[in-house]
Amino acid sequence: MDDQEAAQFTQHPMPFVRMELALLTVLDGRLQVLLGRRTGAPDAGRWALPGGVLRIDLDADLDAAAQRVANERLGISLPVITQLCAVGSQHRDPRAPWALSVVYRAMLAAEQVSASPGKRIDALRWTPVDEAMADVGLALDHAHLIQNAVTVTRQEFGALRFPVGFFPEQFTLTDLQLASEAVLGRKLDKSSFRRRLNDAAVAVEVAGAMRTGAFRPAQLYQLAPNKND
Amino acid sequence: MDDQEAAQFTQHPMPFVRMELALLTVLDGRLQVLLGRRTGAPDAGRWALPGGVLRIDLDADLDAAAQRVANERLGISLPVITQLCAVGSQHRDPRAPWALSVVYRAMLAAEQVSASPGKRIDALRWTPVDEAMADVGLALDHAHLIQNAVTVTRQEFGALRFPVGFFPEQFTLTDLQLASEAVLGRKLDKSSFRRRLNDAAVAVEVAGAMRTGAFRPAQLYQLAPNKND
DNA sequence: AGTATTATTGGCATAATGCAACTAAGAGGT
DNA sequence: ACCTCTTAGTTGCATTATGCCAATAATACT
Repeated sequence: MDDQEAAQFTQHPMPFVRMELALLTVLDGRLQVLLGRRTGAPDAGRWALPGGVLRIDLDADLDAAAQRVANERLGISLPVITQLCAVGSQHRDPRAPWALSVVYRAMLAAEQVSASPGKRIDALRWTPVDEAMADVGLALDHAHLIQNAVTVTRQEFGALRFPVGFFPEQFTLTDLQLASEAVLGRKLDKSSFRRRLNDAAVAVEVAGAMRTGAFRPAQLYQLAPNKND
Repeated sequence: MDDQEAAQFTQHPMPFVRMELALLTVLDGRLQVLLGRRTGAPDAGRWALPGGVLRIDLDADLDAAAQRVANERLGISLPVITQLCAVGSQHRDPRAPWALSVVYRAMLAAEQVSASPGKRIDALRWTPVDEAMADVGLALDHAHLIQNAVTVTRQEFGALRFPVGFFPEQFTLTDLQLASEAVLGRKLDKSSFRRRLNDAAVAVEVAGAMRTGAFRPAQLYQLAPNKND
């Protein structure tokens, strides 16, 4: 082993490493982000993305760390998580001289999050992303992180790459369109949207399964596998 | 301050944090990545992305850390760097039980890198990305990181978002097209390419400036500002 | 002047998309 | 039985973007 690098490792202090979660959903026809109110420092009492400390004794890798944090703080496990970015600097967090956060992003159905908050969070709420991004009261640089998460999510929906786990097992094409409109923040053309879905083969019919209601029944679909690569 | 969190910070060990650089260029009509041969552990003698340890006493933030590593290892400063991802897990690096790398990506002109390697690297070479991605001899998971960097770079060039600092101050539209073809790995249609450039207004004419040569002179352009947002 | 080569533009077929209307199918009222 | 309301799903057409191919323009060299 290289003595000089070995010395570097032992000599140089390492940053305080945390995981943050940008969890998005569609609620009331709008794209919303999950915020928790912090009970401890820093920024006690302020709203922030849920997060937790990286535990190298518990987490096999970064993905696992994000899952553990989701479990501990929110009591859920996320079907699909995507790493968004890492942010780190001096003075980022008063608990340490240098703090690094790895941010993960996921979409999920709003019902999956129970109202009961977990450790070190005394309240949870869904907040429309446009309000959250404009909120200067958010802890740290979380408004920027949300902005980033929203941009990526819009690109995904715009390219018809729908996150597994957000939609129920079976859904109608109108469901897909309404969710896309909520995420993108604008109306979409029905016929064009369906043509693109068809060309990209993102959804497959469930033969015979229909959603019935007050009016004409709608064909149910499920997401085609392996279309997100 | 929250006692429990304070305890967490002091009690729990933090990972070994490194910065890695995926530096890309176009050379011989191909997209190539800069690899250095390691002199120290781990994987001494193997080719890898240049990198270095995060120094919380020297680096104000992650971007600055990437710049410092570029300076120390390669003697260059990068006009534009983009964070690519973070990777981290147990057993990633034999020097520490848990290692985290934040990977940055930049494009630059091949000439900017001198042949003289810096600390802890005894050789530097540009390698075509397709060879690098297929090279099982690369250290750690660097082949995957290169794959990731190439994908993102292709998306950028495909969307006519050209990295500042890679092209010289003035260039011809043919330069742009040849570079794009090298990055994307396929031929582009001249007329269509120029129409798209024009519609997106990515380049502006330098009035009267022409590149002369053996044949018809070519109009020189420079990148329009603020088109990459 | 003629030739070779690259730069730049234009025409047209094809594909993708937006817009608007149309048909289809159920529930419920008369 | 028929009409109406509403949502589901399709079709036709204009507009736009793109790929393909060729025409024209400009220079150096013979």
